[in-house]
Amino acid sequence: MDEKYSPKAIESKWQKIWETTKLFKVKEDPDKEKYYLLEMFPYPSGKIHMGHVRNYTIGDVVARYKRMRGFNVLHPMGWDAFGMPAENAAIANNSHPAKWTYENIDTMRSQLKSMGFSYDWDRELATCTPEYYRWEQWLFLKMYEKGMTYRKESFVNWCETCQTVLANEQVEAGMCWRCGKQVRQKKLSQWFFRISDYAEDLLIHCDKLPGWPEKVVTMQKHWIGKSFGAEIHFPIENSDEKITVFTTRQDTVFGATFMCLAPEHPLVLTLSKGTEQEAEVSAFVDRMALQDRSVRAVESYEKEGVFTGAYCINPLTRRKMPIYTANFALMEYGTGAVMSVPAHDQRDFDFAKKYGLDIIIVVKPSDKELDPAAMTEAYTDQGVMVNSGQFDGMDNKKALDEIAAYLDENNLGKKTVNFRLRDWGISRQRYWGAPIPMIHCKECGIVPVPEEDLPIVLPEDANLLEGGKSPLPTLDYFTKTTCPKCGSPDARRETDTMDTFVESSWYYERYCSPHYHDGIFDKAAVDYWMPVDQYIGGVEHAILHLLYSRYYTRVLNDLGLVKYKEPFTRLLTQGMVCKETLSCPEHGFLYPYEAKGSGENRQCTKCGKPVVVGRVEKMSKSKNNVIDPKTLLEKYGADTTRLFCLFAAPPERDLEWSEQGVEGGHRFLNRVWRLVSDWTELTKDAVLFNGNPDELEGDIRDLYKKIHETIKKVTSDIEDRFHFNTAISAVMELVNAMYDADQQKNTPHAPRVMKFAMESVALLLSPMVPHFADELWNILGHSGSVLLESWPSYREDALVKDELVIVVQVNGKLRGRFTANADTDDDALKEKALANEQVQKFINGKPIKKTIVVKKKLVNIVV
RNA sequence: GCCUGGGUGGUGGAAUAGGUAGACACAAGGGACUUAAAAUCCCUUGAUCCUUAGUGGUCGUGCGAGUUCGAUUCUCGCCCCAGGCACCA
Repeated sequence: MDEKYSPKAIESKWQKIWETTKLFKVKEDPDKEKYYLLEMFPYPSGKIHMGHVRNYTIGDVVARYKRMRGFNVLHPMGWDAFGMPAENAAIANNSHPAKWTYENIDTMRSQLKSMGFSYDWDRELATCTPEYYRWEQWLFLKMYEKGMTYRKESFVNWCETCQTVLANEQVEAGMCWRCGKQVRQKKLSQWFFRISDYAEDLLIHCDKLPGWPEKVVTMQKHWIGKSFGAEIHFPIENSDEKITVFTTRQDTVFGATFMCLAPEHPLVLTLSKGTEQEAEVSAFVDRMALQDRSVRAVESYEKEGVFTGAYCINPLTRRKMPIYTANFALMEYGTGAVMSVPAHDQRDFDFAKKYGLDIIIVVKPSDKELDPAAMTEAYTDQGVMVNSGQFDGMDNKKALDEIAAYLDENNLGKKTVNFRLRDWGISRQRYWGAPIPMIHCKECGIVPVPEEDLPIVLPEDANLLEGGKSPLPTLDYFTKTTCPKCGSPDARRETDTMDTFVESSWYYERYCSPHYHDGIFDKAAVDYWMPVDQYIGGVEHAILHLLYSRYYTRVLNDLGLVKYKEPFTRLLTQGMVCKETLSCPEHGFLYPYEAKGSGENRQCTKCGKPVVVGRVEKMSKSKNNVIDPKTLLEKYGADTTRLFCLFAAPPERDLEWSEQGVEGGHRFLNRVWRLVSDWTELTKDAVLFNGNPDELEGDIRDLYKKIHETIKKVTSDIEDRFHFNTAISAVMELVNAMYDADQQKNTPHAPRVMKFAMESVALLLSPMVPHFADELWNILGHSGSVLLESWPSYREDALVKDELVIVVQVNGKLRGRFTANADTDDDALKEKALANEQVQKFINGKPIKKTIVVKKKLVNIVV
């Protein structure tokens, strides 16, 4: 055995062996229990970052552990390969998104391989390949047949200069991120998935996801946003039309004194037409259309609006209510119209005060009167109904039901529920995505592409246009087609591509049979592997990706393609990888090498000013606080990098980067290496001891017991809690104990027990540091990978403590301790406790009121 | 504002069922080895008090109360930090 631990040689050696022996390849095996472990697949952005390293290390530990526990483990990896960054990079480098993407995939694949992750690489997939997205298109057609997808007009961020649609994050303070010009809201016809049909089902099942973090479940519930209320119809004066509002406060309908419509509401322009308000209203609507959504969401956003010139009638009071259009009314929620009750809603109150509108109290607290003129804020608490006709005197909570019933009986409205969740707009006016398989025919309208014509291949020879505009609409050979229904040559292909969240909503099913040609997936394979037993990824996907995936699974279920409704049985959201930021008042964020000196007195290398040590924040290129895993791999190797990620914090918490911490991890591996190196000669011919502890004595007996305790501890830490940090610290304790056993080298059983200890360490560490463990395993006289071994088990008889330390308390305060045999009875313990000198001092002759004995732990004497 | 986490030594963290607070590691200090350094190994390390230096006293898990023989752990009220949602009618 080499004196020195050299990770580079060991890691490349084992990675080669794993690859050539196809160690990680799996197939369905009905005789074995399956375990599907999935980590969120990466976007191929260039190279892997610490977030990936952490995510995939956690997953790999579980995958390897489960495999050693005898499960048939599916552990795949692939690429979420469509998306905008590829287009941006292509424009920046005058290249092509496909070239950029595939090059990145090659780089990142080799980086992941150098981390030693146990992926079945034969299942690798990239969502940008026609083999993948053809099934996405196929599914789109199935959904279209069932009416699960539809087309409607909706607003997008549009940059006139660049002639392109912008994602929300590409809009900076209302301006285009690339050209800096004003972004406006443009109405476009787009494709939608009817996710809102599943709102109720998605919500109900939120409570049937016990393996999910509560945080994620509540975020989803909140996003779905079910609220109970009523729809109420308000007839428009001098018209047959009516405005329908959604409200959760139908108890306050008697206090509704005006109406607010969202600026985008179709009635706004119709109602003001021909009135003297027309010019003002249309100016306001135009101004709102130009306003960026993020500006509108700011807390201090001033409520404003314009009178439309029209009135509607309160159906219960017959009161004439002016109709306004107001910036705080949202077209996307409810019906886009709000019945305004200034007395009992803060926004309506602010608005009424600003424009001098009437305030009528309809709910009052039981103990005092309210005066509309004197109020400084709306009264939103519960109370007693007033000014509400036959409902006066009623508790307002009761009135909620009563008024809803009344509205229903008189056809003035009805009780209803409303969801915040809106249908999923999947159209992207982008190039680098899966084409939507539809055809627009002048004669027949929208016609689906016939199944046998799939895939509609994204032309990869297209070049991106100035400003990121999609070239698809300009490519005649792509767009020109004949109508499959009427045969007209005057048909045009849909040029929108699908949202990339669609690809990530079913990739885990495709992994089950990634090369299957006869369908979206091999049903038998999916039936065997799915659902995913453990999913691991960043909390940033807590809402959209996970909700879309849950929705898509329901679609597959309704289409009879899968048997389950929920794709992920257990979910772990790992914390972020963070590091302190360094900045200079003049030069902004600094790289660590731009700060000279140490500790408190660092200076900027550019200007000499003192460096400000900022908060510990998520690693981000813009903050110059990233660590490239590549440098870690070169300096310490994959095993140390993995070990640090696991040891520094439990997985769900944020991990703070620490160079010293990495070194500590490296030191530990060296320490184990030296220990094994010291003992190999002595233990070479020894017969491993794994018997009853009673055959041993003294320190060796203690060490032997410690091994079994460690096996138990590590097993439960991984199995029950995923707390790898404490699992590692348990092994560290064992290694420390093994060093202490050095003096025992010459005792008869020492080499035999030590051999057992070393093998246990190799087995227990193997999920975390697999190359290191495999090398040790072979040094210890075995062959092949530890992954093929069974996870070690512990002997119950080795866990029995010979002697227990019993703590003695007086009035709950620790006063002494003594050792006792495990089978000492309560009375004897009591006696021994009282005999303690220190204890006697604190009892000090006072009468003993009570004595509490907790078996095997403590005696508490109450005086 | 609402929701979800979290607050423990100089630092990351541990304490899994209310029962020895601070495991394990980092950092720091001291020592050994060495011509020297690195590496390694050993010791000390929450604060504080003491004519008894101990198997010692007191305080100590964000703050204040409560339940209990006993609370980092449970209950109530508050403060602070992080993340998410947010004009949702």
